[in-house]
Amino acid sequence: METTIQASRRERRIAARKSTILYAAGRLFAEKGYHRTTTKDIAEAADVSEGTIYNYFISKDDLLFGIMTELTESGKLGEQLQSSYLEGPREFLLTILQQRYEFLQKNGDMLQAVLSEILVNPELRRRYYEELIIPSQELLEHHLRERIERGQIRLIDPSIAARILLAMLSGLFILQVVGDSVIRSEWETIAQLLTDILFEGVAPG
Amino acid sequence: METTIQASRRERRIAARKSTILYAAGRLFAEKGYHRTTTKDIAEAADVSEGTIYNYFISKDDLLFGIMTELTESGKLGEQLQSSYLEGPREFLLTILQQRYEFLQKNGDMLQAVLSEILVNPELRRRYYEELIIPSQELLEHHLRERIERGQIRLIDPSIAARILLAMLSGLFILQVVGDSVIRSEWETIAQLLTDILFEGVAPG
Amino acid sequence: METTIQASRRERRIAARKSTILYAAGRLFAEKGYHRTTTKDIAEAADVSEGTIYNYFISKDDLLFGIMTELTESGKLGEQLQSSYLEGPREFLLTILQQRYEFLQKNGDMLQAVLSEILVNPELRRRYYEELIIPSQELLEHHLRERIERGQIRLIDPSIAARILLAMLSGLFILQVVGDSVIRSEWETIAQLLTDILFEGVAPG
Amino acid sequence: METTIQASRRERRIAARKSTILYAAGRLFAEKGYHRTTTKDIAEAADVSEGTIYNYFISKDDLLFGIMTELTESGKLGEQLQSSYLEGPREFLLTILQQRYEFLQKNGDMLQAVLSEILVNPELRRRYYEELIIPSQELLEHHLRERIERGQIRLIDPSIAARILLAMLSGLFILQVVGDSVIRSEWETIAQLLTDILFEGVAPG
DNA sequence: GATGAATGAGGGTTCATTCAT
DNA sequence: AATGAATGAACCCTCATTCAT
Repeated sequence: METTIQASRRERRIAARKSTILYAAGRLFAEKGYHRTTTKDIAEAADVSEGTIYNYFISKDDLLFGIMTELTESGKLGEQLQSSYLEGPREFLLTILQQRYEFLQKNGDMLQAVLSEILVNPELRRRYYEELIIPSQELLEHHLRERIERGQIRLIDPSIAARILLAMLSGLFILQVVGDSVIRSEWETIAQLLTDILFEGVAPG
Repeated sequence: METTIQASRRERRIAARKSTILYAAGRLFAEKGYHRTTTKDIAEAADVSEGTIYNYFISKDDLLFGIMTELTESGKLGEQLQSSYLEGPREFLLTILQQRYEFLQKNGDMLQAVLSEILVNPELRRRYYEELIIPSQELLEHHLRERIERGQIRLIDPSIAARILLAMLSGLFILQVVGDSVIRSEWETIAQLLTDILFEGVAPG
Repeated sequence: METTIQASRRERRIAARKSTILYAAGRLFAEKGYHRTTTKDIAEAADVSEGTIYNYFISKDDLLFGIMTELTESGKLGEQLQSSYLEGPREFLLTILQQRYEFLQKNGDMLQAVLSEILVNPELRRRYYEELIIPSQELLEHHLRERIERGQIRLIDPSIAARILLAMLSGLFILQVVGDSVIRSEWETIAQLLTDILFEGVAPG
Repeated sequence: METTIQASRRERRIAARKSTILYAAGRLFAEKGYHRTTTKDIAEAADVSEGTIYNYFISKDDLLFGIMTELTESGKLGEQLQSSYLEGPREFLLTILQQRYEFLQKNGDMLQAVLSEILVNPELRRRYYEELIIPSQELLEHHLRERIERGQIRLIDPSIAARILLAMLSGLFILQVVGDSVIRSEWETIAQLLTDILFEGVAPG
């Protein structure tokens, strides 16, 4: 029994270490970029030796992919959205916006780090697209279609509309990363106005 | 006079060479990213020696800033927008979307390369924000305010609305870069639907 | 008594494990060379942990010396040669050649691996020379002197002649290792011709 | 004209540098082996920076191949042997032995360095065999066949005999490298006795 | 101004060895 | 005695930058 507990303690320590390294890397990548972060930096930030990194990841690239995976898993548009047709469509949109906001609060750094490389690394980009964008796109599209059928929103192309929505969310993130401080501080207002515009339009009267 | 002509000829030759190098660098940065492009690569692509690059740019980073400047200059939302209040607001939005599309057609690769670094290089980011984002934001905001005053669109916060519009444009670019092929192929449809939604909303009936 | 038996059982187990590790190392060294073989490779091949290797050998180098010793012990020109003066000298030479051939069949790989390091590691070289070359040289020299005294071969310097013989044997090994396939396939013919030449010479008539 | 001279001076300096690096590497490889020699060592020995090595050789391995090539070029059994049928066969053998001796005096270190790796690096081994062993073997074989036809030596299989000769030469080298000091100091005596034995045999009377 | 050989700091990665369990 | 995670020095190699020509 003693042994079992010890073993599991060890196992837990090991699992934790992998995670520690990954988060240290993520933080640094976001801070100064993948290429300007050295394995030495990561080792120091994670408080392990450089060699240890390679007991958990096969290469520096592998860390990036690891971060990718982490994002993928926690970054999907919540499945709960699927069973939320009972909410009105406005509430639905506000919920999505809120979810995104919280996700970015938590994973913004990592997303920023990965996004930088995605723009420039085809393999990473492919994975990002297939594992994050496509599922999100499909989820939204499906949801919109349903809402349209139920007459909760008017007849528009759900595939295009889903893209517009996703672009909106991505764009707000980019703008914020690039330096716009209003987006974060006025998120509530933005979410309200955005919902308002999308549902009512800006046409006068 | 002879001297003057020679000098100006020389100046032109020098300017041309500088440009050649910058474009070669831009092409390569877009292709494989800033960090994966070596000065040797650039020298070969521009058909000069590595040393020569340093006669025109003080560092590799300086090339990036040079590209930034190039983008800044051609990337501003056209000044003609300022004097286009006569157009209806829908036409105005469609014009912007069209302009953006054309700009991205031409400079998308470079923007992609620079954006990757922007996400991760504070100094570059600051310049990008100040030289491109803020002016665009202000232009749009000003324009919206004017339209609102003229009663062409209903009363909304022009500062937030401008951000939403910019986010929209940025987001569509990102989505396309990341792999969505529909955005390019269906640009017309997207522009139409987007305009439609923004003006009329998606609320049924 | 119980204890004694256990101890000896234990000793045997320990000796066996030491041997397992040594052979695993030998096999790998022969396959890809000393420096390209990692302690991890050896541990896997011997089905022990890396740490365990260090319970039996003080360092990776020590494994090489261990293999050296193994070779030294099984590689000596058979002692039986010493009491074989009754055979004719031709038979004697053929016997030596046959012995060498068999030895190389069995230990060629290890010899190859060790030889590679011998050429380049002074300490190993010294041991090889003192433990293998000198004894062989002396054995042969002594044997030749005896034969000469008995009038079975003509009067030649036995020290030099022994060296020539040893060089011959070493050279055939090297040539074979380096890629000559004939040496192995035609060993019988070579042994015959070599004996023939050494005893009768190649002068015509 | 000035320019031409300068250019050629530079070219000469460059060619010399490549050679300097190669010889420094060769010396060190022979001294402590390929794997124990670092590129830093080589740089220091050649009095250049580490980076400079890579302006002339694509990798550390490439240095080894460069040494190989050097040996190949200077290591071939002299072509003059081909037109030396007028000499008696004994003189011919002595000439070969003398040539080998001189070659090893000059290139022994490099040969030793390369040989160590050859034993353990298949690609290097293949090249060594094809570029050095086979040509030597064929040259000797051809020569022996000619001598046999002219009745200068008796009827023996020239292919096998050539191998025996080559083994002899290789073996003497190995023995010397491994620590036998007599071979070098008594080379004359050895050459004489070897010739004597090969032509007259050791059979008594 | 143009060249490209030379530089050397610094990069990612490996691996023999140690030691807590 | 056995384990294997942790270590960190050392490795080979790259590349932005310099400078003599």
